[in-house]
Amino acid sequence: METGGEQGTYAHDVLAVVLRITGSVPSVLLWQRAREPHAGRWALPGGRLGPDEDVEASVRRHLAEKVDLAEVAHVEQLGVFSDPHRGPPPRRVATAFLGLVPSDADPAVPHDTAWHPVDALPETAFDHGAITRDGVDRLRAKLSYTNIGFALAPDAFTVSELRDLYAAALGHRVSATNLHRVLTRRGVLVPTGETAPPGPSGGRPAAMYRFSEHELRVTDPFAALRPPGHAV
Amino acid sequence: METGGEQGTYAHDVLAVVLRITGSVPSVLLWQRAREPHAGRWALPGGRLGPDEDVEASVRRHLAEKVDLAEVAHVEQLGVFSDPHRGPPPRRVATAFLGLVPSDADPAVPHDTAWHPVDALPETAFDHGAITRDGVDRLRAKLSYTNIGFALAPDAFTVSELRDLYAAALGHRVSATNLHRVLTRRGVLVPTGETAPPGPSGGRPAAMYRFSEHELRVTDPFAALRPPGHAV
DNA sequence: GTGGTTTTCGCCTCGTGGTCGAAAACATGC
DNA sequence: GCATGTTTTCGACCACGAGGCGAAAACCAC
Repeated sequence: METGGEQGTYAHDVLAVVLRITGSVPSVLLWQRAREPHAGRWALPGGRLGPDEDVEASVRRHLAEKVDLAEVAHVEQLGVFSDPHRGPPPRRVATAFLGLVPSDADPAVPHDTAWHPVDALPETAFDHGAITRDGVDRLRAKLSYTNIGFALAPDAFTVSELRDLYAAALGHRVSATNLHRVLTRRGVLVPTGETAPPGPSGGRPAAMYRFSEHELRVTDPFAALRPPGHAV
Repeated sequence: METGGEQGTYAHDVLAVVLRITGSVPSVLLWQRAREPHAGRWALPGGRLGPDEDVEASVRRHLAEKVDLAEVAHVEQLGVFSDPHRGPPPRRVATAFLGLVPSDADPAVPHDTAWHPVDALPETAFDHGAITRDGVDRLRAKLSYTNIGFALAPDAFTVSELRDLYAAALGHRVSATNLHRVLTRRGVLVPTGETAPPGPSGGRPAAMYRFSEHELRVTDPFAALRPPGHAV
C-alpha cells in the first residue's frame, strides 16, 4: 500500500475515454478492476504520469497497453478532475483525454477489457462514469463544427454509412442529404471515384468518400462576429 | 529548497490568466517574481493545489491573494500544462484557468503585481507566456458563440462601448450595427430603458443595455447537424 | 434654424442548412 | 423485356443568421 506523497504533491493519473461506434452503438473501452479499491468495477484505461513525459505522451503510453495505438485515430485533452474525494485516499489528480477509434478497426484487447455501450454503462470505478459522459458530450459537440468524423469513420465509406455513424454518435436521426451537402461544402469530404455495390434489395450504388484530412480541423470560423470583409 | 515529491507524485499548481480590457487594450494580470527560479520575470497568479480543494477552488483561493475575487466575473479551466521541462526541477504540473474582469472594475493589486497588455508581454516566467496566449485565444473564440462578454463589460453600457470592448478583444474592427443585432436576437442583450448622455461633440444619446445573464451560456446550438424538426 | 456628430434602424444580399421530391441506378419477379 | 421496389443522389425551395450600407433619429454648437 502506497502512502500519500510528500506534503503538497499528488499522484497524477491520465485517463482515456476511448470511443468507438459499432452497429450504430457508441461504446467506451473499459477494463474491470481486479484489486481494491473498487475491485470488480469498470475503469477507464490510464495510469500514472511518468517522470519524463507530458500528459499526452503518458496517456498514449498507457493506452498502448490496452489497444494498438495505431487504431486510435484522434486524442485530445478533456480536462482535469481533481475533487479531493473523487476516490479513496491517497488523493489522486487525473487529466482525462478523449480517444476515438474508427468503426472498421477492431483492435485486440486484454481479457479484462471490453467495449461497453455508453448508454448502458456498468458500475464504474471512481468518477469514471462522469468522465465518460464528458467525453461523449465533447464528441457530440465537435461533430458539428469540426471534421472529427474522420476519427470515427473507415478510410472510405458511403454517405449512408457516415450518416449512420453520425446518427449513432449524436443520438438523433441525421439526413444523408444534408450531411453530404454540409460536409462537401466545407471541403472535408472528397469522393474517391469508386462506388459501393448495392445491398441485397438493390438500389443505386453508393459513391465512396473519404475525409480530406485526418487531422482535427475546425471547419468554421464558426458563428458570428467575423472580421470585416469576411462575410461568409 | 524543496526536494522532489515521493516517486511518482508531483507538485500541482494552479495558474490563472486573468484578462481585462481597459482603453481598448486587453491586459493580463502578472506579478514579478522576487526569487529564483526566474527572479525578475513576470508570472501568472497561482500557487499550489491544497490538500482539501479541487483545482477550481484552489485557483480562486490563490487569486484572492492578488485581486478582490468579487471583481472576477468568470473563471473557466483552460487545460493542463505538463511538459517535464516547462520549468527547472523539481517537476511541476499546472492546471491553467481563464479569468475575466469587467472593464469598469479596477481592483487593487499588490505592489509586485500589474496589468500588462497581452500584445506586449514582458519577459515571462516558465511557460506563462504560452499559457497567456492560450487564454487570449479561448476568450476570442468564446466571444463569438457565447455570452462571455458579460464578464468583460460593465453592468450597463452602450452598444458603442461594447463594440469597443469586442474589437479590442478580437483584434479587429466590429460593426456596432451587427453586434447589436446579433446579441439582441440571441437574447443576451436587454435594454435597461435608460440612455447615456452624448459626448462633447453631440450625437444621439445612446441606449443603455446589460447582459441578460451573468452566467456563461452557449448561445447557439451552434453550427450544423441539428436534430430533425429543429431548423433554426 | 443650420451644420456636424453619433446612434439606431430598416433594407438588401449572401451563405448555410433543413425539407422535400424527383431522377438515377440498381435488384427482383412476372 | 418490362413493371415494380429500393437506395442513392441531386436540385429546388425556404427560413434564418449575419455582414454591408444608407437613411432617419436625436443630440450639440454656433
